[in-house]
Formats: sequence, C-alpha cells, structure tokens
Amino acid sequence: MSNVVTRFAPSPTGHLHIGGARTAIFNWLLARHFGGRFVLRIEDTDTERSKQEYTDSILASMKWLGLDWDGDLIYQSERFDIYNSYIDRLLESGHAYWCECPPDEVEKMREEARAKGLKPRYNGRCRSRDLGPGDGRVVRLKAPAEGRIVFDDLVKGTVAFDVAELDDMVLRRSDGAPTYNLAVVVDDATMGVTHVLRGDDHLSNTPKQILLYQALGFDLPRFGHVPMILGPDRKKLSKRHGAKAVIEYEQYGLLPQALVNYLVRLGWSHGDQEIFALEELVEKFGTENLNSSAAGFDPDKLEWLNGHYLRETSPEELARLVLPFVAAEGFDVDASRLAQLVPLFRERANNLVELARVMRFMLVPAAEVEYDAAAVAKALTEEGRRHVAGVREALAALGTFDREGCEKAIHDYVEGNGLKFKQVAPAVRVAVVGAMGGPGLPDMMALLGRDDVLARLDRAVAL
RNA sequence: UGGGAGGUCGUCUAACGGUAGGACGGCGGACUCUGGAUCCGCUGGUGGAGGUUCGAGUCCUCCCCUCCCAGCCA
Repeated sequence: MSNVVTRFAPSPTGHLHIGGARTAIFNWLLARHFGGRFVLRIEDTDTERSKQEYTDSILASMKWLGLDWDGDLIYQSERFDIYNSYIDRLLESGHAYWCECPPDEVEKMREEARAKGLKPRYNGRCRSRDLGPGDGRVVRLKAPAEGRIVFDDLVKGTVAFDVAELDDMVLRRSDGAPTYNLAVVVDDATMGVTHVLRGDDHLSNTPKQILLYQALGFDLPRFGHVPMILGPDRKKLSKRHGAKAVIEYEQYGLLPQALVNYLVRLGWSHGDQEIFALEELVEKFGTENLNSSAAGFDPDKLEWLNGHYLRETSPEELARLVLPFVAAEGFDVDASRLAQLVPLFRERANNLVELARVMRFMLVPAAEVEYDAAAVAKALTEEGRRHVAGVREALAALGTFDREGCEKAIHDYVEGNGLKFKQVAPAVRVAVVGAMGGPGLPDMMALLGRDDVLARLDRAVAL
C-alpha cells in the first residue's frame, strides 16, 4: 500500500460539472496509479446552499464515471466540533483573534482600499484589541505582518506570494460555523492527504492555507493547480458553449469512458496518444504532463470520441446500454433483439439517444413505418414502385431469407431487367425503412425477416 | 485597482535551445444502393516588438490579450 492519498471535495451546491469531474478523475487516477487511497469528502459548510439532492446527484455521477472512493463518505457538516477545536488552539497560541467588525463595516474598509487603488480587504482593526468571545463576533487568522510564501506547485512550478497581500481571513463565522479554508486544511491534514489536485481558482487560497498548516504544525501536502476549462472562445465556460452537467451527459447517451477519456486529454497528455482505456490511464497517468494553460471545451471532439467508444463496445453490452433509451422512445424490445441490431446501426450514431432513434424503423410493425416525404417523392415514383413490386416477387420466391439471399434476389431482378443496382435500390430502401439513409439494404432485410419485408414492400407499392 | 496564473493550426495537444508534428473540426477523393462508418489527401499555427545565441515556440525585456483570487461562498 502506497502512502499517496488524494481526495475530491465537491460542494453540494449544484450538479457535478465537467470541471469538477476532471479534477475528480485526475485525483482518482493519481491515487490508483500509485496504489494509494482516494477520499471523497462533501464540503457542505455552507449550510444554506448545500442540498441533499445535489449530494445525491454528485454521488450518482461519480459512480457513473466509475470513480470509486475508499472508506466512508465524509461530510464536513458533521465535523464542526473538530474544526472548532483547532480554531481554539489557534486562539490559544496567538495565531487567531476575535473580531467584532460586522460585514457591512468590513465592506466599507474594502471600499476605502479600492478608492486608494489598493487591494480591497479587512484592515485589521480588531487585531490588537484582545477581544474575547461574544455575540456577533468572528475569529480571524492573525496573519504574519511580512514575509513570502513560496511553494513548488505540481502543475505551475514555483509560485510565490507576498504575505502583505493577505488579510486576516475569517476562520469561524459569527454563527459558530468554520469557514472553507480552515476546514479544508484540518481535513486534508487529519486525513493524511498527500496530494491536492484542484482547480487553479484556488491558487490564491493556497498561501492562506499554508499559513494555517504552519500555525497548526501540520505537514504540507503537494499542491497541484490545474487550469479552469474555458469555452472554445477562451471565455469562462457556460451553457452557451454546450457544456453540461455530468448527469446531463449521461442522459444524452454518452458513455462514461468517452467522457473520462476526453476530460483527461483536456490538460494532460501522453505523447500524441488520444484513445486510452481506463486501465491504461491508471498505468500511465502522472502529474508530469499536466498542462498549466487553460483549455477550451470542444463538444465536437467529445462527440467523436463517444462515437469511437460506441463502435468499440460489444453488441451485447451496447444493447444493454441502449435499452432504456429505446424504451424511452416507446418501444418494448428485448436486449437480445437489440444485440442483433446495434452492430449495424452504431455506425450511424454518436450517442445512445441517436442510436435509439436511428433504429426506430426496425422496431415498428410494417403498417406503422413512417415515410420521409422527400424520400418518397424522390424514390417511390411510378417507376420506383414497379421496381419494388418486382423485387418483392423475387424475395417471396427465396428459399432461405438471409442477407446473401436478399442481395441475390435484388441482383437477379436488376440483371433480369437490364438495370443497375443504383436504379432499383433507392426505391426498395425507402419502401423497407421509409427513408434514404441507413445500413446496407440486404442486412436490414435479413434482420426484419421475410413477412415483415414483404408487408413493407406491399404497403409501398400501394402508396 | 492590487495580487496570482497563462498565451503553438478554429479546438485539444506534441516538439533535448537544433526538421513545428498528431488528434478533432473544415474541404476534397475512394468505397459499384444510401452513408453520420472506414481509408486516403488537402487546409491550417508559435499574440506583437526588441534582445541573447551559429541557431529561439523554447532564454531575457517591454507591450497586448485571456483566466483566477481579493464573501462571515466554496
């Protein structure tokens, strides 16, 4: 057992989005690569915004992605006593103090600083007043007056901050609840977390947290700050860029391995390789090739990758996966039937919703086939219907109704009438499936069976 | 405004200071029914200006642009 411990610490204030998912994947891979532990911790210290429905959604998405965690799920809201005991220690050792300045007064200090072109922050008014506990009071860190904090970031290299830039952040709110920076330090230290991979929106929090590590006498973990995911236009990612929550990708018919592969490749590389199985990622992943510049989300590449995985999945597995999507279209089909269909149809879809859709004409009875008007106008002319009738007779006479037989029957009609396949096939195709597109005609016929095909051809002739 | 992080084809990502390549996308071709599959080809880039060097995407300086932080949110 390695001593590497990583964690993913989402706040249940929304569904898991791709930025968070990528962070989770990176941490999971690092732990698994080194045979270490991966901890899942729900950071619900903001009791107003945290919701159980989001916790449930996040857990479901983690499971869908295949990111299993070690040990019990941890909720910060259950550990307030622990955090507060550490805050008390900081008070005793002189690293923290009580402050009675209310939020609106602190905001005035910020405005004054802004007016002077300085950083907007708390000005330290209660710092030397030696106040004790009291209603409405908070506890603040007594940050050092001077110095530099330098650390070696796994992604960004050496990063330095001047302590003078930090203010005396709140550690305990006036309602007694601990704040994020205190809780995260206490948790990571007491859980033995060795590596903290997170978004670089927390880069500026790192010097504050290092001050806490030092004041509490904890060993520092290795920090790695991965860039935010942007839109393709390099602006902050939003829905207008096509970004969705993980649960929405699941509903959209994405395969988890495609999303994992795509997100890993968005900020990490292993030479020119694009496709990675999960086991391969576990084997090859490391922090060395994590990219320090922000990447833009590309829905087209994600779509292409998902199509690749659709084609790589076994027919039986794919049938099982697409079954709920077929059911959502209103069809009652068993998985063994779908396992026959999906090898043909997966070439024409890039996600499970599409796969269910492109197969639909194979799932309805002959009498309910919907005809595409443009296709009918183009192919089922009088001449076209004559061809359909002729092919119908050849098919009816077949001894064995299989793919080869169907192909031969069409060819026999074609050659017997001095025609070309392409003069006959479009009409037959529209007659059988109602549209111009789709897999090979003989293949589909064989899967529909003689009676169904003849009924479809008869119906088209009668149009 | 102050602090921090970044900038290679449209997007992702390679390139010991030594030939800027791969993938997706786009365009074209092949595939003797259709084609969202498959195969082949083309297109397309180092933000700008200086400097160091035999040689710079790579090192240095300035300018420009983007992102993040500056809640008693996380």
